[in-house]
Amino acid sequence: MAPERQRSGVIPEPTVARLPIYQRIAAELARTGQSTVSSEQLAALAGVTAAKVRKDLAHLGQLGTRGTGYDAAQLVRGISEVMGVDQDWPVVIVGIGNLGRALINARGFLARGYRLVGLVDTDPRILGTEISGHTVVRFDELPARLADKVAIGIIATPASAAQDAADQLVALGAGSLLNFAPTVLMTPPQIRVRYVDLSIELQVLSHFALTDHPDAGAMSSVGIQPIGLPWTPAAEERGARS
Amino acid sequence: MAPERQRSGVIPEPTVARLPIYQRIAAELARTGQSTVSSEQLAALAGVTAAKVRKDLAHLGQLGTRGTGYDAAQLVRGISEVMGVDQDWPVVIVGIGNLGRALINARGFLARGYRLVGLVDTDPRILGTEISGHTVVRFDELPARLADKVAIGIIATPASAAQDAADQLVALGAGSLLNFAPTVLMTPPQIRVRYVDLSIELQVLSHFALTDHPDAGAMSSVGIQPIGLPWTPAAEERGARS
DNA sequence: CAATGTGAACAGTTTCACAGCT
DNA sequence: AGCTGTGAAACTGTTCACATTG
Repeated sequence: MAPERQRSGVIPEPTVARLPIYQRIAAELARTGQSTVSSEQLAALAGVTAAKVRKDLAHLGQLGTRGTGYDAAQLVRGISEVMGVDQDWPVVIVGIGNLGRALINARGFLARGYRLVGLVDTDPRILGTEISGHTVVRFDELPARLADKVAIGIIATPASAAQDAADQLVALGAGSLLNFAPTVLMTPPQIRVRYVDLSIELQVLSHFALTDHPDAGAMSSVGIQPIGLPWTPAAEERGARS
Repeated sequence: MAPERQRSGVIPEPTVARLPIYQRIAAELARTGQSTVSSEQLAALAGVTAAKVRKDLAHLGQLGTRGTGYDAAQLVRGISEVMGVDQDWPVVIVGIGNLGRALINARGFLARGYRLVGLVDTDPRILGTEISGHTVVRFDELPARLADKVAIGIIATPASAAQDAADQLVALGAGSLLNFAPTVLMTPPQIRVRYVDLSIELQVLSHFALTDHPDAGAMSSVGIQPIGLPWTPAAEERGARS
């Protein structure tokens, strides 16, 4: 029945978070002319173990060839497919401060399937401003400008405005929220919420620095943990690029 | 011997990532005059289960009182202590684009123990600019301006510059790195690296939206998962604050 | 014979249920 | 009676080792 791909059961969250990393690496290798990758090489470049790479990729179906490795281009396609990057995801960003702008401008963030359809703020100084082809409006002006339902809402407001933003986004049909504000959101259970709390990241780092915890080099969301990798002992020439 | 606190073994990473959330809630409750909190209430506000709250807090030692709950103020102090927020953590930010500025300005990010000591970039247009009391300089000018070793380096550069930034930060003594660039860093094994990859967050959301995965409402780094909480069915009055 | 795919052992977290204080 | 602290059970994810395949 099914065309082939997508093995069967659900893919564990840590695996889902690692797949985009493998994809990025595979894409880069393909770009530089390497057509096949081994789990070993992928592991070294992603900072994980080879066994983990194989278990992770096995969730995509029989993607590799024994004795040879994985086809880089096919890997990229396969991962795009399970991540849903091929679909169309209308995105609204609420809160056009520095963080909101960073998200709008970051290369690779609003790429491929993630289509910006609205920018919301309340600061009179930036209302009406045009950014990246979109005019910043208040929430009540947004519906008139939207052709489709919102799929993903990004909350880049101060904590005090986050819950309201979430309510409005849900009302606009957003089924998924990405919240950068340091607050826990109250949402109906069917809404997927993902939190990125920058101050927590710092605190986790300082905690592990304090306790000198050996496995502290863990990933935030991605679950990666670059273990003692080939490290060039501090580049010779010191011309800081930023 | 030991004054009391800090039970014994290491605190599991998921717990460490949740502690700041409990702290925020406890601080807010204390501020509004509530002196004690139950694990139940904390759980409801943090979007986790009460059992998890108790297990988590048990790592801080005997902090609660049976039959009563936890003392809010004491909770705040206890968590500050294990997170290392009381210590002094000199921070350098590399990459003063929108993201870097967002981090500099975000309330609650560079608070308490996290002390900004340097801003690095290479763009001639912003070199020499004064932001938040710090002049943006190139890496080679930084050592002359630093009184202390760097503890935490924040990488907010494009991916192409991230590895170089990491090398330089390590050379300046940074033992912990927070990397926002979409790259895996090669660092000596004793360096703690934490990754926040914004594009991965979006992809994880779309994947779970696609597969309609029931427990998709997971936290990025924090491991929180707000489960069907008391949800006010979309605020009545629609005045979007951003 | 190199490298994947995977069952089985292992490790780490969460949940449960209740003993133990206050 | 109420609520914490915690062993034990359940669950989830990782590592290991190797059978399997091209």
